[in-house]
Amino acid sequence: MKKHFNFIPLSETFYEQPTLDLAKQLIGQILVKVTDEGMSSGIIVETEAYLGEEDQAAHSFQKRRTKRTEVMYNSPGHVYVYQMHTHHLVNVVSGEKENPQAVLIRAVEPLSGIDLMIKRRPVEKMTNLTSGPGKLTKALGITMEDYGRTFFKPPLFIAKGIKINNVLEGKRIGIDNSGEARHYPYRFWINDNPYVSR
DNA sequence: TGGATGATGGCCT
DNA sequence: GGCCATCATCCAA
Repeated sequence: MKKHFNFIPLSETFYEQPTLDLAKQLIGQILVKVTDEGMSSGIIVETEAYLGEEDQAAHSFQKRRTKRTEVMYNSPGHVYVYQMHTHHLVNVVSGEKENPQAVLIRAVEPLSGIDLMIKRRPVEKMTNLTSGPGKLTKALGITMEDYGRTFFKPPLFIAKGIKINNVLEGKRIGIDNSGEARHYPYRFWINDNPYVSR
């Protein structure tokens, strides 16, 4: 008997908070994707905040408003997906309209639809299934099709999860060419969770 | 129009 | 630790 989950999407107002707070509050919530193949989901265990025009590591640094970053200028709760090398990465748009901030979802812990996730991304070890920003999008089936949507309802949404107390913070990963910004403590993760990317 | 550039991941030594 | 696949995007010219 499969465990049944009744996911309740977080409301629009949840996203109306400062980006660093949002990045922290997203830890423990549930990322859900529905496709023709079925539903799959995971608990968010690692995020990173990107603070827009003032943050050299952000794609929207210094009003870099382009086709790719356009959705970052939209209201909070929109979906920002982009391709990195051979992978897709998913962000939650934050900051009020015209303030291009975002939270990158770096890792999730598989929760439901795990068979489907493994089918999309065959792995030997479970801990390798969704322990990275490019891994989780492939496992959950998140693609450029999701660009510009919102996280308020299916097919892609974030549902109310569990309260996490032991959230740690530290430097972001993979942004060594971003000057001083590479030292900012804008990364959040659950202490000792095996699905955190590193 | 073309060269440089990645918010990565997998494989190698 | 290092190498590189592979491609959308960006920007100089």
